[in-house]
Amino acid sequence: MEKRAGIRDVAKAAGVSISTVSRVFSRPEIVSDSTRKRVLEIADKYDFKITRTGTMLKSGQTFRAALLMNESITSWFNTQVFAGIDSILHDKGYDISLFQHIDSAESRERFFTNLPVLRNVDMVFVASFAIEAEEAEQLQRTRVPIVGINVPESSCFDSTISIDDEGGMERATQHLIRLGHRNIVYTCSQPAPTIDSSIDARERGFVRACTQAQLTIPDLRWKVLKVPRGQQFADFALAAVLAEETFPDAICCQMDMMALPLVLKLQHFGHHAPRDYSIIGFDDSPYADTLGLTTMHQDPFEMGAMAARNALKLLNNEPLNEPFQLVEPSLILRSTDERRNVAQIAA
Amino acid sequence: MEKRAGIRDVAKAAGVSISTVSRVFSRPEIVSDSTRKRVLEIADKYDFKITRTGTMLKSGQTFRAALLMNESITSWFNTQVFAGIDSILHDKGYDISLFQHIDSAESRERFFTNLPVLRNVDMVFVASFAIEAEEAEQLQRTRVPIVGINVPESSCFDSTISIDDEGGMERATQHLIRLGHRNIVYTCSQPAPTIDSSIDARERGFVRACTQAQLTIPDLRWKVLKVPRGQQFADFALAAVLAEETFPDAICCQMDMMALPLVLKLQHFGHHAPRDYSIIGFDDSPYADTLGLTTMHQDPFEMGAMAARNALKLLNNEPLNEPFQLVEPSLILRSTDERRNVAQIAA
DNA sequence: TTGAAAGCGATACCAT
DNA sequence: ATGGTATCGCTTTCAA
Repeated sequence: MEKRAGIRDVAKAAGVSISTVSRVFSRPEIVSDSTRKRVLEIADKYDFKITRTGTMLKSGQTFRAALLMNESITSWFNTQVFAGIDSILHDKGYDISLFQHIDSAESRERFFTNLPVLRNVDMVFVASFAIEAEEAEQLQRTRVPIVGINVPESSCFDSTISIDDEGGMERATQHLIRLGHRNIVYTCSQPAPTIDSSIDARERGFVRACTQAQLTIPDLRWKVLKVPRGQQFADFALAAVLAEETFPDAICCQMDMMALPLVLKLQHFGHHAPRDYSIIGFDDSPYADTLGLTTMHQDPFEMGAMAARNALKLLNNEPLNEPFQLVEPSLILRSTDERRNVAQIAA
Repeated sequence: MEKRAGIRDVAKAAGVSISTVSRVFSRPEIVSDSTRKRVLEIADKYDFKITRTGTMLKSGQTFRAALLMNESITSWFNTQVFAGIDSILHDKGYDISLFQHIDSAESRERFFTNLPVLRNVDMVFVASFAIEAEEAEQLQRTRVPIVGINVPESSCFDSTISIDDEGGMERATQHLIRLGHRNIVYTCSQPAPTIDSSIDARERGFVRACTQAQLTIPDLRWKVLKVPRGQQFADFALAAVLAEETFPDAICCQMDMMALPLVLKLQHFGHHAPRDYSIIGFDDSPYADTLGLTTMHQDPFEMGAMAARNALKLLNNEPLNEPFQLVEPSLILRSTDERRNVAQIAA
């Protein structure tokens, strides 16, 4: 009773060959009812189940998928992406091999030179960070499908699912302008050493909307407030906004996690949204709803699921309808934005 | 160039045996410098790396850990536990095989009868849900270390790391009572079909503190408000609180995710904390800090890490200092609680 | 319907 | 220091 029973122990006990035991589990329909029943009984008695290891070996597949991410899985976006991928892959027998914090120069270097995923995974997902040409080349040496989620264009992906960060933030900004705001501030954190593509794209969207609008609205004032990354980025943003000579009549936020603390903390300084200013976020992350934050909605869970479905198709050499997809975030109007009347604008 | 190079291709190309190639990767120090260098060069040229599959087969280990959880990984607690376990196991070469939503009767049944983890993982983690005797027995058939995180006592675990939910909530409640509150309401959601041990334990803690205090404070009034589970449990709690004949002077919350929306939404109904009532949460989850919520702090990331360290030791047959650990949550005083003066209490 | 045997990738023992 | 070989658990032809 010491050692766990193996396939041959079961075969012997059931008086059949290991081939038959194998078949009982992999293709039960081609085994006679009586044999199958007997084998299953014995197997159960011995706590025997087919191991995936043998199958992996034989098939050459690992039933593992690598997920590379900037920062930690604990962020809202990353968790959702993970859960979305898992929602598709789990039932197909795949595990997700997680590689977090591919963000510092060292961790990147280490990852891409060691390339621990080489010959160890069946597919690679890259979430939310840009990849450099040389790294892309390294990654392609894995010779498995590589699917990007919220990544900038790059030749190394077989498929990408991205939201239109730039267009989305442009529309968010246009919304504020259309509401009559004329002194808009964009708060964002500095990008990570490894370029987080979303951060840059969103800023570009804001700038584009503003420069464009300025052609017809000359008195439009706008400004980008960039604060250091890290735990306290929201507090830094708060300080930066309060330090402005005239308090803005609208704040456009890189993400909800910045917008939500801002809304709450600005109250303590007498600035109430939407009474005193409008504010819009990006993501529609937890509590945005509770707080009534107007924001651009995106669904990273679904994006992860889409990525996984594409990877699976690529694995089977099936054609992809749309290998490179750009998803549009949608404006969710809630209660932190309000139209300015002419008097206020003039004031 | 079609097929990927295997270990024997590399061996042949380098003019050595496969044993040598294997040694170059597993114990490079016992291979001569010149051979090692040559093999590595060839390996790199062929994009060859040692596969974990072969190693698994040989060693009998799977380098996979199962993580069973109630509900979804996207909840704060579950994500933190996952990240904590991964922080220890990742570098040791383990992947986490996630089994979410072991909560409905059917999904439980399916999981425990199929027992997909049998012979497929090296260790099992159970996060935050109670297990029945029969299920425990099933689980033990895996014959691998089973470590529980926030689980009620049960014979089936080789180790458990739990927070003292009951004691923690008792102290939270005592805090409110000591502050002078005399009309306390406890808001919580109904437990899942699969018993979420924390929910029950916390309620017990509240009830115990109240019944105990009532011995010396006869005019203490308290009540448990139980609302349906699901997405809108916070809204249900809000409605339940507002439906009380006299608005409570203190609210004790099962978790921050209930307390935070409550604090925010009660404002719209003219009830401000701590001016009109005190409120205390449990967890110290995201935004508790931002909102200044007084709460009981726990650290599920660290608990996951502890669980993983214990599992690793068990795997190596090392003794555990403290196999069954009870962690105390700590009271974090912020700004949603306030002492009532005698006048107020009398009113 | 079932069995025998080869082979997948890596390791470790035993030789050399 | 290196090579040959058995072995791990399973799948899959090919035969019976």
